Amino acid sequence: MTEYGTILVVDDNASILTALRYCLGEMFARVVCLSRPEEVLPALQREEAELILLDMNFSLGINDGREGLIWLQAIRKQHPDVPVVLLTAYADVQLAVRGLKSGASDFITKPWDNEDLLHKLRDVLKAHRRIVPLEQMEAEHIRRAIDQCHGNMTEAAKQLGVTRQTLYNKVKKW
Amino acid sequence: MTEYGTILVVDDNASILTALRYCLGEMFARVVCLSRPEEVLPALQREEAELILLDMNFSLGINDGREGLIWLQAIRKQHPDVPVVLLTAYADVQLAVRGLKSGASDFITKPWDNEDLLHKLRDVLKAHRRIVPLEQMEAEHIRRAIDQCHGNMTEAAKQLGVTRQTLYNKVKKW
DNA sequence: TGCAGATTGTCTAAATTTTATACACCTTTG
DNA sequence: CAAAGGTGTATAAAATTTAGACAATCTGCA
Repeated sequence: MTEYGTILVVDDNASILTALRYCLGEMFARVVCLSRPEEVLPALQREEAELILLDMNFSLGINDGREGLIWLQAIRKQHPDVPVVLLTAYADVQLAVRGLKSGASDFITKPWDNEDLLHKLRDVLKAHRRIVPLEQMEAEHIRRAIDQCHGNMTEAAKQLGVTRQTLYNKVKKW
Repeated sequence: MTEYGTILVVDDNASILTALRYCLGEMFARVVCLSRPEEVLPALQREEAELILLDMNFSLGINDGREGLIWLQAIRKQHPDVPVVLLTAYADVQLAVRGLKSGASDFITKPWDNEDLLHKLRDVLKAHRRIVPLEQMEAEHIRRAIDQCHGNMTEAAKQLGVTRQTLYNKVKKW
């Protein structure tokens, strides 16, 4: 049943951590629960976490989620390769938009549905796991660049930092 | 004052189109207003749009935004390089999350504040305009891959579709 | 503990790609 | 119209990638 390794769960409410530990245990071999967000970065030093589930409000009386955003950014700066899923009770559209634009992989509201939560985490991990071959990544990037230069190859090559000739070479391949 | 070229605005409410045309005129040389989403794809054939501002509800009585998501996906499939900003009165967190995960560049709620709207559109265009040099893009991708393979170079090379030697070469450069 | 299999660094030589530079020919655009 | 800029193509030299190989670790597991 445990398809994945370690997940880091951060929430200041002990009952919620208990509930999540129970639910996530189905999917992850190891569920590391933290009640204080300051512990996340140290924990990431020790643990090979595959995913972080992060609550957004920690200071009592402040529910605007700003704290969660700050921690999210700190985590992503140090560990851009670990997907972070946000989880919050005081959700609003603004916050969700800012969370996702700051690099969260999903945004889930409390109360959550266990099945739904697991399903979404699976989606995140699936999307995150795939490594795109270098050549494909390159091709997509080049297409975008040429498109953005409205087909001007000379300009696109300059922006991409390669010779025009090289750009022709690469484009000719497909 | 007009810093940008053409914006495509899609909303079935004529008064809203008028208001947006007035506001966006400051920033765009050309504001193309469409009242029916079916017109978007044809319009993109003729126009060199830099940005699309898309309402999410068109069928009277249906306000769940699903229609907007479908049009968003259709647009992004045909024109992955034109940023789309969603604009809706019936916003909820779920919808915002789905919109952004489907590739929207931002998600704005009605009623909007003109200054704020222009500011957000500027941000989107700024972020979207920059073409990352091929080498930098490659380096970031390779870092991610190696990280995701937990430092196993042999595996990372295989996933990336290059020789292990090549991977060593590229990594040595930085 | 010890071994089989996987991984790492490093090396060759051949094949391929990139670069700088150049040239004639089109398109814009003032 | 003329200048400026873009295209398509070419050459030779420089750099990179590839396949293949090797001994030296490292790792999982019986």
